[in-house]
Amino acid sequence: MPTISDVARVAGVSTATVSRVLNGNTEVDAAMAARVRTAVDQLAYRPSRIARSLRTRRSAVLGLVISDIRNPFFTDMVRGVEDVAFANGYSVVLCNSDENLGKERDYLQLAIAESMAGVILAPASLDETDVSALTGPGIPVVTVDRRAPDPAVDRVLIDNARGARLAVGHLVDQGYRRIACVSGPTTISTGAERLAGYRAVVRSRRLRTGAELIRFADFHEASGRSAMSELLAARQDIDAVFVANNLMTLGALQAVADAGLVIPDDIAVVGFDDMSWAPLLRPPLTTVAQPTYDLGAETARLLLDRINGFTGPGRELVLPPTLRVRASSAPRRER
Amino acid sequence: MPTISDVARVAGVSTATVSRVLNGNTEVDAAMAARVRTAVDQLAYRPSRIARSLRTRRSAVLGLVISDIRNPFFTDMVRGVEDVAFANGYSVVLCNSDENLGKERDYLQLAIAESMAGVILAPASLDETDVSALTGPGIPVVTVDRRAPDPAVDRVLIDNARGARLAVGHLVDQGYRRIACVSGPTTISTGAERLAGYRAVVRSRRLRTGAELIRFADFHEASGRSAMSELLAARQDIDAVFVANNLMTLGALQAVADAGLVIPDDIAVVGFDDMSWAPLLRPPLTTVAQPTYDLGAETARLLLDRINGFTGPGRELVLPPTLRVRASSAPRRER
DNA sequence: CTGTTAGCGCATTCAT
DNA sequence: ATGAATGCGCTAACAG
Repeated sequence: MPTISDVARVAGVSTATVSRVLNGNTEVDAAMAARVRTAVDQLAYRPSRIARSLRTRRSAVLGLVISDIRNPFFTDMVRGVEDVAFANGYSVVLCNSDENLGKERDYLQLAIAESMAGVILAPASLDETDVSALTGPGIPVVTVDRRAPDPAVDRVLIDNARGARLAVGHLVDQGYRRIACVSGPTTISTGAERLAGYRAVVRSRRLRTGAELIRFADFHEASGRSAMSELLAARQDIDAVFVANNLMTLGALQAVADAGLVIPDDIAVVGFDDMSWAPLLRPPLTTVAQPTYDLGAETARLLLDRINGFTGPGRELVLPPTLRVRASSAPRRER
Repeated sequence: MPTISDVARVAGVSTATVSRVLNGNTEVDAAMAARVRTAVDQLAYRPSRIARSLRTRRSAVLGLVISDIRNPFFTDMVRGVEDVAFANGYSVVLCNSDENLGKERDYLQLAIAESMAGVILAPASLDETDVSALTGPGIPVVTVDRRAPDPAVDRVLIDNARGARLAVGHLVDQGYRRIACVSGPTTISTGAERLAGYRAVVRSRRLRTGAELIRFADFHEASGRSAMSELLAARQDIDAVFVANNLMTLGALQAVADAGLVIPDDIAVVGFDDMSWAPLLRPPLTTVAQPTYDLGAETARLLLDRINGFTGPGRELVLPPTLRVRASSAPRRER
């Protein structure tokens, strides 16, 4: 592994000059610069990002803390973050918090120990996530997909309440009246906002209401399945359901199948998060699609802004969801 | 950000002693060690991983180069890698090569510049991927899921030929005889091996053969769809199809739907890679399931072995796939 | 415009 | 068993 000194020796200049050529900050005589570049090529020299980081107190690494990479919602988003990050010379370290505040805290500490340039975080909790450990040492943070307590941090969100209103409003328009909801945890902002959207439509359209129409699950498949089973067992008369995320929808569909019900004749279904396979289900699934790739890409841009010195109050970028109407919410037919 | 000197001052010892306590290599007097630990807690000191890396010439970061994080096959695998890595104090930097040898090379260079402890690579090409840039500077490499040219590198693979034989043999057992194949690129070992498995069964069971029964695609959805459309257009008489990966299967199912055919009555389908939603398709999809999480976890273990000094010839770990029989390959009925 | 020099924070000799 | 001193490779003052 050649070092900057090797390059300097071969090019017949000082290490400072090599550094200047490589970083292009100050002007260097063209002939000298050419000699340096030749030496760099000849030795196949690559600057040590470690040494550079130690010196500049800032590494070209971004931390990306999400709840679980196995949730397909996050993968497009991760890809958006990565593409923008790598295009700007940054690498991305991926961390799964498993919705666990302890793990989340450990990863934020890791960001400090690694002197990461910045961190993108999908907070595990709406009010308990604490990013002060990072903002103290001056490591910029942007939250993605979910809100955190600190209004000073930039955030990129989906308009979840609107998405939920689109979904439930659509069900009403299609003739459904007894609409249940499989909600996520309200300790996570997406869970709280989607439930709020559901409730808003229930109220404004004067639908049947009541706690027995709502079940809470943890955004995973298994709990979505049992929540749906409970709904079906408790209320034979529900005619539609809004499920607040992708994995729970998977579980809910299984519960519907377990109960021997037919979609949409016995019960209509709308899920949050579109998936590539949603059109292939029988019947094809109506969903609220989120601009996941852009969500990640925009978040990375806001973070790079901060890394590059932007200061100012916390910014909030809200991206719109879209309703994708398919046959699982076909107009209600009298039975 | 406190440094090791701050800790040393507070504890009234030298920095060398602090370092020794933190790394636990040599024996330190118990009382002194206690003083150090108290100071560490008091200052909330976290060693700089950057400085440590510069000094030891080895960072606690693993590179993970795959083709695309959006392919659900990789996400479970990534999770397996991460869990093992983090449990051993390593972080994971994720890189998408997009099956592009240029990007792959860039990321391997990044591993050098970052002095990464090791790299896990799903090679973009069976014979053109070149890891010598890493093995030169002594950075261990393990390939995952796919083979690379260098027999000296450890590798963890799925028995793809066996998986394909399970799939196609099952179709034969169910009564299908004119079995087509949507194959992946044979420049990637998984593509080549799955096609070989298909051909082995075609030969041994004396099925109809011929180039018109095989179409090549690039492991993505769009090309899988057009490949399947071509097969259906060219041969009205095929009664089953084996599709060599998950995304192409998604495309193939769309093509079948486009053609107005019914599965399995008009055509039976078996795909490679099980997905959580495969049972929810109508009809549920028969697949070859791969132990993806273990694939990643085992790969990380082999890599850590190397990082911890294991030397020896290239090892090969081959994990078994499993056939998950569902209704898309129900016994053939005469028409 | 270029070279000399110092030091980022740590682990590791070499003395003691 | 402990401390003093050194240097990993690089960038940023500063001097020239």
